[in-house]
Amino acid sequence: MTNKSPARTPRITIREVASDAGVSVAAVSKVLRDAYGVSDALRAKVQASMDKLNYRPLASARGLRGRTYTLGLVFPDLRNPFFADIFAGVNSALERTRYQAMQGVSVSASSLVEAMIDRQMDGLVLIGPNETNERLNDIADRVPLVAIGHHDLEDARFDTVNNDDQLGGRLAVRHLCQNGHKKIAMLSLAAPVSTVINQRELGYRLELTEQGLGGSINIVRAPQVLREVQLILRRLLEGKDRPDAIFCWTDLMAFEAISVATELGLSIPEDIAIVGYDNTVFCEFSQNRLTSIDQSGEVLGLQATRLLIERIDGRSHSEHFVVTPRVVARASSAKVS
Amino acid sequence: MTNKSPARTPRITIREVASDAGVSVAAVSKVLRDAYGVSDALRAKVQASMDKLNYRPLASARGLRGRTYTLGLVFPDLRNPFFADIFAGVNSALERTRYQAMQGVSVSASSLVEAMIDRQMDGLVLIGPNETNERLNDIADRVPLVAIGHHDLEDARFDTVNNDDQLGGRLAVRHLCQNGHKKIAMLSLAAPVSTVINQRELGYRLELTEQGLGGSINIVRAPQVLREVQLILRRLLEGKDRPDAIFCWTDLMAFEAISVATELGLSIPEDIAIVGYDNTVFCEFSQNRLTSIDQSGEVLGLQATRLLIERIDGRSHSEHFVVTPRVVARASSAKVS
DNA sequence: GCAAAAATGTAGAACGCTACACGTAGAACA
DNA sequence: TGTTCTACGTGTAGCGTTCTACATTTTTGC
Repeated sequence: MTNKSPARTPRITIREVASDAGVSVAAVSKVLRDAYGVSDALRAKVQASMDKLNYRPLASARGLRGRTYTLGLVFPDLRNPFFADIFAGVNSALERTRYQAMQGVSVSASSLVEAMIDRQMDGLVLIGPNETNERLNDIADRVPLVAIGHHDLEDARFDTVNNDDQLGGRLAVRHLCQNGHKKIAMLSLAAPVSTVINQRELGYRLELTEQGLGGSINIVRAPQVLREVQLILRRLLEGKDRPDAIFCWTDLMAFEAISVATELGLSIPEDIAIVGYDNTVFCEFSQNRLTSIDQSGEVLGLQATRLLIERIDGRSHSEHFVVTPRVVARASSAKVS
Repeated sequence: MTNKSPARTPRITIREVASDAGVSVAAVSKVLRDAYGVSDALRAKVQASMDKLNYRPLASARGLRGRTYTLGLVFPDLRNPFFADIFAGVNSALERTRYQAMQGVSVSASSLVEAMIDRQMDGLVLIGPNETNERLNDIADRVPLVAIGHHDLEDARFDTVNNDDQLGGRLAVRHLCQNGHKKIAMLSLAAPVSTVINQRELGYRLELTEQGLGGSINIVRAPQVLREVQLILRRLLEGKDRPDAIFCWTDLMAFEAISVATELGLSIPEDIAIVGYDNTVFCEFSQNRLTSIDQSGEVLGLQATRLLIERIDGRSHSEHFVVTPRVVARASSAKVS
């Protein structure tokens, strides 16, 4: 059946390079890996042949013995532009290395992670993983691992890179309080309990309490589904005890909040102030003007990659990097007199 | 140096499965590939051992002889939520297959494509590639290839999946005309000339001419950079000969247009109507209410994947799939009396 | 000028699979 | 009964690298 497709141009192999350069295969391999014991003369000769023949080592073959020089990134979804920031950071960290990043997308990292391990990724970066430490440790036992957005550090055999989500929650609330808001609700995530969300909720709670507004704590949770979020927001905004501000766990939700509020004829920030999280590019648009907590996705991506490569290179103790979030104030939460 | 990280749990190999099941390695391999010549009894025995040992074939090793069951997707960027739709289509096509998709992101596909070929992807889907047919054919000679968003079919040795971008451009203009707009500008892409953009521009031109408005053809081109787009939009909207509608080559640009127009105190659609392309989720939000041309990203992704797998399975003639776009009308281009 | 050490290069055995080439046994056919 | 098929298993040679030994040459130290 499935006859091999027509005459694919065959690849140049290390053997051909070796023979062209008049050296052994081992020598070429050494040059490739800049291993010890190569004279400048030999290196030059081999380089010349590689360039001439346009040789590229085959990752599968390398993987069978050593590294594939491939890192796997696991994103929970592709719709949130925040992940583009993280990705930019990863790329800039990879710039002068021989590593390449390959992405996968999956809400439940599980099967994708296995697929990546099957494909000999040298290391994995999991972004916002909904996994227990036990499960993550299990993965970390098989491949170098860094998690971005995971706050349970107990007994972690992997690295983490986080922004201080609790502080982020606090900052959002503090900012809203400073601008005169008293009834601050939080729109949080329902379905998969994540340590990130927990921390943001905790920050929200603590700050509200410290501001003497502990009585008005009001967390509503919605799944990621557009329709559901709309419904819940509508209920929140139409209820008789309407809040005067909403802190949304991500910009995407905040945009939805703006949408629903606008639709209900409420004006922002006079009737309802809104604060998001991530400070994505869309916040800047005049139709949104969304105040947001910036967690420097680019830094997160960069640091995660740095840590991962360190791990691949042999570090065995865990490191945990934390970024301090900051408020980027825009009209959606401006002071109302 | 770089001592191998601490005691990674070693992988189960085909040999161990074979010995556990009491059969030859070749037999296990046959089961794995459901090759010809396996009795039900043997298959069952092997399956049992594989399950028991939790065996997973190593893609690198497979790749050295046969397939890796990995498809590579190349996205031009990650910020545009439209690509999430395409991805959803790819995933649904992959559902009941043994293939896995890995994504990469790169404006100039070139080096990423090489990296993917190095990594033995069984086939590639290039989304909105900025490459000549010559270059694409060169790739296609080395790996099964499908391009999404590429209109030059001449002598193409790869498959393509497109929406009819020329019709899309026509539809946008026709819709605006029907709603009473006369001076319709088009915001197009500057830097990388792409066949997609060309077609949309052509559709814009042709339709405008047919509507008897050929004299008002006005195409302004901006690069993908946010700042530049703003500048150019501002110039367009502040000029003395302001258009009464803008057709933007992608929703993202349209959102920017909404932003700039709003900032300038113009109201939409009264002062300026706006139409986008892609019909991304954000169009629906009340702060945007953006009329957009829907090109069914999900269908594009699904068909591309289907074609790619056919190619991998041996088809050697090219196929070209076309989706018909449609207008999704919203407030941003409503009729003004 | 000589031994020891350092530098440079090579052979060749893996790595975990696939797939070709066979071997064997029972069924079908004449 | 002998011959030819067909179905089912197995042995094993690679695939393109890496990397450990080891051999050879050059440099260093005195």
